[in-house]
Amino acid sequence: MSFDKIKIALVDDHTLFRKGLLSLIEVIEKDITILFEADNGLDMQEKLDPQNLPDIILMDVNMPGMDGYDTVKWLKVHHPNVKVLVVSMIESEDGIIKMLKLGVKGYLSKDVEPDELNNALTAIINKGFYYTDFITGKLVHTMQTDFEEGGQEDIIAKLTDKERRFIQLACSDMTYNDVAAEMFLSPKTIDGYRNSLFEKLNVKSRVALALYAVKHGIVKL
Amino acid sequence: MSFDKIKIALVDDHTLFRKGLLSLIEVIEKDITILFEADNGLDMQEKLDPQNLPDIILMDVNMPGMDGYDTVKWLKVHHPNVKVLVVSMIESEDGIIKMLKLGVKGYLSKDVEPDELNNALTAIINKGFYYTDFITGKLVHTMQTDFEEGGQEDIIAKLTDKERRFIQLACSDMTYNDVAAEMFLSPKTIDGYRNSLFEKLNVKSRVALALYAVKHGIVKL
DNA sequence: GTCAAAAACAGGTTATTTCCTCTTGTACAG
DNA sequence: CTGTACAAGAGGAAATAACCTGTTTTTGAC
Repeated sequence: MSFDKIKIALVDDHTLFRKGLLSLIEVIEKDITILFEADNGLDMQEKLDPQNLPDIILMDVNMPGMDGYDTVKWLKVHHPNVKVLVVSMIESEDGIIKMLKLGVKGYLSKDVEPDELNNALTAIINKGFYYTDFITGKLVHTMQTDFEEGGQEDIIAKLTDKERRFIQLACSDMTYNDVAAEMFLSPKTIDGYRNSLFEKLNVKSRVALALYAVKHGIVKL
Repeated sequence: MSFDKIKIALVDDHTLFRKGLLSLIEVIEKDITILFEADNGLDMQEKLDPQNLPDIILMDVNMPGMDGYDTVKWLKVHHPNVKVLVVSMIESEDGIIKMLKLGVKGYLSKDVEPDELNNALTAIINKGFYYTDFITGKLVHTMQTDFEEGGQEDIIAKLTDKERRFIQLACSDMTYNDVAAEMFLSPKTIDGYRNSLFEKLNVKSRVALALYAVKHGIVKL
């Protein structure tokens, strides 16, 4: 398995980042070959040689043309043995879970230390995967909310009427001050609602809250 | 028609606002009777006397329990001759259109002058409806985007790849600075993208943009 | 009644968003 | 070669959103 050099490909639209990664990899590991680089999923498809497939593909999530999700899906169908290590700046719960469900072998933030990249590559070759504590935490959290408590639906069912109302109003052009007035509550209380809902629903912004609400049918479009 | 007094009911969860409206109506028009007030749609259902239905119901949109949309739907089924005049602080395109499609006879903002309320009531009794230029504008705009140009789908089809990408990224926890970095553009350019998209898609906030994007399939949940 | 938990709310700080007006560069029709 | 048009970007201001740490009030269990 470690007889030949590890064959790697990079798929990321950030040329600078890609080049940087490239030089990093060349420095930290002698027995790695970079097969090719690609701007996005489509570009990757063209450059992928079925006779000489990479062992690991380092892949971004957000890319123009064909993004990481679709690219991984395509790979699962056409080249299921190619392992994917995601390197992304997206760290939203849903985004990570989505990728993990698609079977990626690791998930790194773009700001990790080079050493961690090295560890990740080594681990994936040796163990087949590399999940940081951070990722494991996300996984555990998802498992808990999915099964232990009966899933997201249950969290939603546990929301109070006022929380539900707050979410409805937050999914509009209203400011939180407007929402507070509409609900006869102090803006500071609304502040509390937002913070506790952000935590409960595991989102980090009003936008994410709104999308979550739509996704789970709390608000109808 | 103007033989009897005009019978009116108020449905709004804001007691203060309701009472204020009440006194306004009593002052401005002598031949109006207030049949009842209600906190929300459910409350209204209880207080509605089929033997003595109101001619016009002044209704809020956002209410706990049963909101304006559902209440109007219920009225259309059970008492189709009762006219609804919406008095709301919501002024989003979609919200207004939704109500108009349900057949409400007028749509007033909560901050209009008492005179306009008077005009609206008079118009609804005499002409059957009262649509301000603002509302008419919204209607025209919807008609245009729905039919003249082949609907919203067309506006969406006209979006550039970059605009589409921007929307994708905006539907996340990223800040606009992050988005700018991800797209290799100046934050100020992102500023421009946002502003032009807000206008094109007729939304007024990032939240609304995100919901619009989901609704029209620009981003998948 | 009392204690603990949850809800409502204050004050203050920083980051982000949104809006305006005004350049610059580039492409493209005339 | 010019004018028009549009994308990219600058500068600044004001409104909102987000976060953190406490205090008071309500509520419900014991």
